[in-house]
Amino acid sequence: MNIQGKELLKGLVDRTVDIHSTHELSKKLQVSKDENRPLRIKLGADPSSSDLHLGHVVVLNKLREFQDAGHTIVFIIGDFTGMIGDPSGQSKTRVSLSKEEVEENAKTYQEQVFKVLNPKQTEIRFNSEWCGSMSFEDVIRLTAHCTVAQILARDDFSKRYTNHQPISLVEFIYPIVQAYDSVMVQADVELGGTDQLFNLLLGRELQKAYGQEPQVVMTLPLLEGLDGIHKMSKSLNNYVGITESPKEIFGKVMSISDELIWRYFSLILCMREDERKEIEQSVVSGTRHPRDIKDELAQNIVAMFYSQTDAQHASQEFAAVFKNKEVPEDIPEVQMSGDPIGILNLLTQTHLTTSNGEARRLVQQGGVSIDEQKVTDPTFQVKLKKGMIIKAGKRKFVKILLK
RNA sequence: GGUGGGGUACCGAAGUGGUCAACCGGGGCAGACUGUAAAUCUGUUGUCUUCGACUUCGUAGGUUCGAAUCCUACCCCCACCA
Repeated sequence: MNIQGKELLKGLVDRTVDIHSTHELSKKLQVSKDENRPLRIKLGADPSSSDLHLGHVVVLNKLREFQDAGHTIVFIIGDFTGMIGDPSGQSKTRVSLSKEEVEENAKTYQEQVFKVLNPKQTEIRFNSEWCGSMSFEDVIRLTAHCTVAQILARDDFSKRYTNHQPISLVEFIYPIVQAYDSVMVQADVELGGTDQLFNLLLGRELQKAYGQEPQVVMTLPLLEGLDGIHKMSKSLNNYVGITESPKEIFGKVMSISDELIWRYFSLILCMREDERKEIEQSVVSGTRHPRDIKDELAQNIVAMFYSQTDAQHASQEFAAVFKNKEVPEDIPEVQMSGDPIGILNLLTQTHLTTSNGEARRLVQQGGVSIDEQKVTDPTFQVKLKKGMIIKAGKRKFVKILLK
């Protein structure tokens, strides 16, 4: 392999956790070059939710690198499997989605992945295309390729089994279906998070069974969410959605813990390690402030999905509201009649709180102010004025308009 | 088919006749502090017309002055052995 090829391989391998195997990847790249045929890089997505978040971006970034090297991404939307509902992920059975919901999610998915991927080098496929028409006999033949022992080899399965925890049969079959997708699209490489390792490897087995050259499997780290502990996911509500507003994205990124900053630099912004180490060093030595680094990180992330201008704007707004404690620019306006109203009812009617009980607590704890004047008496009667600004907590505001 | 375990507030988990609107942990919210919506500390976390009232502990009934706690029926979940 020439120098250029080695450089490419090195770049592609960067940030990955597992590769099966680097040797095979190198070979495939070479063949691809020799035959002038782009590799088919597969990524599967379960359309159980409609929002992609930064956790997905980690993998999308890597796919983009493959595209930049001239290869084709096969993005599989698991619309068929999504309807069944993958109950994996420990404890809870996921709710199955209706056909309409899946279609709706699938649609927004496509728009979102193209915020990172190049549409021209992307092939979008739905697995209902081949799964939907399978007969029961086909399914039985497919499952015959796998043994229970193979499936039980998966770490979380064996753990749950020995702990007498339930494992649904669907969970057994799910990876098989995913693996079958690889066969159907003749994937050369498949990417996924580290939690997907088993499923991806099963794709190799199945491809061999169907007489195909096995795909190369690459896993990428799971990005920790805003809590800094669990992987980013919508169900844990620790995610940053890529369709969220610049303000929202910026704020959420600013709330990650200091230790986590570096993971984001590396996995989301794909910053080179030496460059990152340099910044890290500047923080350790005290020449740069963690807050400013985080501001830079947040701006860069916003700019990935919006523009540089939006990013700067979000940063300024954030500083104004949280550093200088100013009122944000655009706040919700609520129409009210001019009658005097108790503070508790006012908070609830303007949806700043969901119940008077909650409003009462908020007032008693000193979290409420009207035009910068703190209100601590729950029986306080408010004479409404046009343009009055009610603040509940640190970041909930409402402007009053009179009818 | 049999045996055993279990269903409690957003989640996890105590409570086995009155002092239970229900210990505790997580999460959420707020306050203080700060460098931020980090970290830390403190408070708070069913509803309402809040020194009081009302609804809540799988569902429906019953016993009792009084039940999340006892009884009856039913529904649901799980593991194990067949």
